[in-house]
Amino acid sequence: MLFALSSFPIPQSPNRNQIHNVKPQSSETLKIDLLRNFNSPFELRQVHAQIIKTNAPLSILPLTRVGLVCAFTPSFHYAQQIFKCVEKQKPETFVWNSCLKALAEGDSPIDAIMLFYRLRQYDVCPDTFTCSSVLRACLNLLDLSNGRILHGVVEKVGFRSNLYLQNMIVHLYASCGEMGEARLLFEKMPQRDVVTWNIMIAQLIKQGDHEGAYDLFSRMPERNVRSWTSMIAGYVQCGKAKEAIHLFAKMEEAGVKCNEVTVVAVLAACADLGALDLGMRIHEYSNRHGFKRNVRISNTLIDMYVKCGCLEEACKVFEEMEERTVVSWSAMIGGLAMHGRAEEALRLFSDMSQVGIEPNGVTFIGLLHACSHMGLISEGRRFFASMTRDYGIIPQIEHYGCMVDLLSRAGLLHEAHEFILNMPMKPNGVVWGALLGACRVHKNVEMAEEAIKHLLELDPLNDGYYVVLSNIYAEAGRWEDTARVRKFMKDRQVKKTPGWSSITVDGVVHEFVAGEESHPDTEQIFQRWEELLEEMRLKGYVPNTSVVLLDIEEGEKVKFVSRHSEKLALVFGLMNTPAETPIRIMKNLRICEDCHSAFKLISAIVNREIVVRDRNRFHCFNDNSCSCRDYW
DNA sequence: TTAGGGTTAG
Repeated sequence: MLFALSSFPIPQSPNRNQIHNVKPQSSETLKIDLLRNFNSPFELRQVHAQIIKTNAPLSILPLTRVGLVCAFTPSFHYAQQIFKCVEKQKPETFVWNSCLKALAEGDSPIDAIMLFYRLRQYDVCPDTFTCSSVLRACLNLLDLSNGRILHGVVEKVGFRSNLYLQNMIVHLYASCGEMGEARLLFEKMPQRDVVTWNIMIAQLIKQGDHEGAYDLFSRMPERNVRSWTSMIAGYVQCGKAKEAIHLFAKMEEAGVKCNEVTVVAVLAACADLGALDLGMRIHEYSNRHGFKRNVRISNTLIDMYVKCGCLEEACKVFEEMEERTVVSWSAMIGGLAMHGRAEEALRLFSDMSQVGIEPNGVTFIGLLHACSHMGLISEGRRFFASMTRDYGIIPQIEHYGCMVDLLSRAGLLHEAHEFILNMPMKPNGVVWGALLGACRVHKNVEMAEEAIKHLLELDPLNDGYYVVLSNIYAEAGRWEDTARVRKFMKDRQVKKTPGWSSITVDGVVHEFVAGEESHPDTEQIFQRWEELLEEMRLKGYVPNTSVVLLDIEEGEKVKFVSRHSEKLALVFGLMNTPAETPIRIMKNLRICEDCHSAFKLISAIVNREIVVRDRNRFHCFNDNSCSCRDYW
């Protein structure tokens, strides 16, 4: 370490007294501390002087700090000289690599790229680790132009056979959207490992090519837990929860143990499908394998229980968590909102604020949903104003959608319309759709026509809008207009999505489609329905046929509503599950008014809790009332 | 000191 300190450019500090403040050190630990705590090349000079005095070798960690502080200053060369004196093998590259890694994985990946060019300028020889860190920086920045240069360096320096680097390069091209080039490299690779395949699978999924991903998945020579998890998570992300669960079953068959990430992915699939049985099994597995403290798992568990209609279980998971993030709070607030428990959602928000967790945009979506589902207009307005004023969160289109829903559902259709016209962004189908839906509840044909005018431009093939409009006309007795809508749909080949409901009995999912008689137990279901109907009539039930949008005879309409999918699922559930257990039904569309009033009565007649998850929210029927308090 | 998969809104 004997070289002249003064021979390298060191910026001069005005405060020379600082030198005297550095006390002589004797131990290695103290030296490391000295290097860790300096903040400028000038202080480095003082510290370095102390180190020379104590004359012992330095370790890498504090030297990284030297590199980071000097990297972009005239002291670069000075730092180089220090590095050359400390390790036996390739000392300099080693320390710079450590700096590159810190920069690439930290907040300033661009500095890693800059430093790389500086190193080239000063003739520092790159090794595989250098390339790896700079590629990581390019990947984090999705910077393909520098990535291509790095790719060239890797080829030129002769690291072509390095599988790690090749994998990163494939990853980089794929992440930057150059799937063709990634594919070409993948095909030409002299050797591939499980990571190579996993990268390709994950990237194909991200680009939406699930078939391509599955093709590779089925062709890969060996699969590990990450391969399975990538594929399962990929299916979940693109809304193919059934395929995800199916693959998970195959994974179990193959004897591959799941890890925390798999658990999250499978739980998310259960949440989507409302698959409570499997969700509970995974929950037990997770606890058995010591994953209980994993916050992401707990967050997904909350969401799973919420979406499977088990709000109490969700609360339990939430309460047992040792550490909660904004996601945990938001999931719970959103869950309470979905179940119509607005007061509790709002109370939870105040608890959250008290423990010092800052809300985010999603938290406010939950809060606005809570207000909207329960008609808390002034609270909703307050939250909307507060999100920007108190938390600096700019409302997104989803928040505007919630506000339109809140106002229009409460009957303030004109205010909602004004609100839409004054939005700072172009309203989307969700926003106009919320207004349209409320027009049906409040029987406002003119406003519905205004909404549909915009919806036809935005999303002309969405059958749901036409169905609502047609219903609005039907309820107003405007059958000619109803017929016109139906013809319009026919001409454009838009078909109404059939309503279906599902119920799980003994682990088997039974699906019922409105009006269909495909289930083997159809006969018995109809028979049991007739018996129930007798009891319901005694309690004042009259079928509400206004929900039938066809211009047919009353008797036919009654038959129509009695064949709604949720009714078939409910009767099947009553026939095949033990008394007093809750019945959980899922529906792809919104529950209709007739089923809603029927279910309230049935819950009292059979003395059972009936939980229905529809497209929008949960309805929990108990003793002739619903958790939505008929506001939906 | 280097590579791949994860949570809340819909």
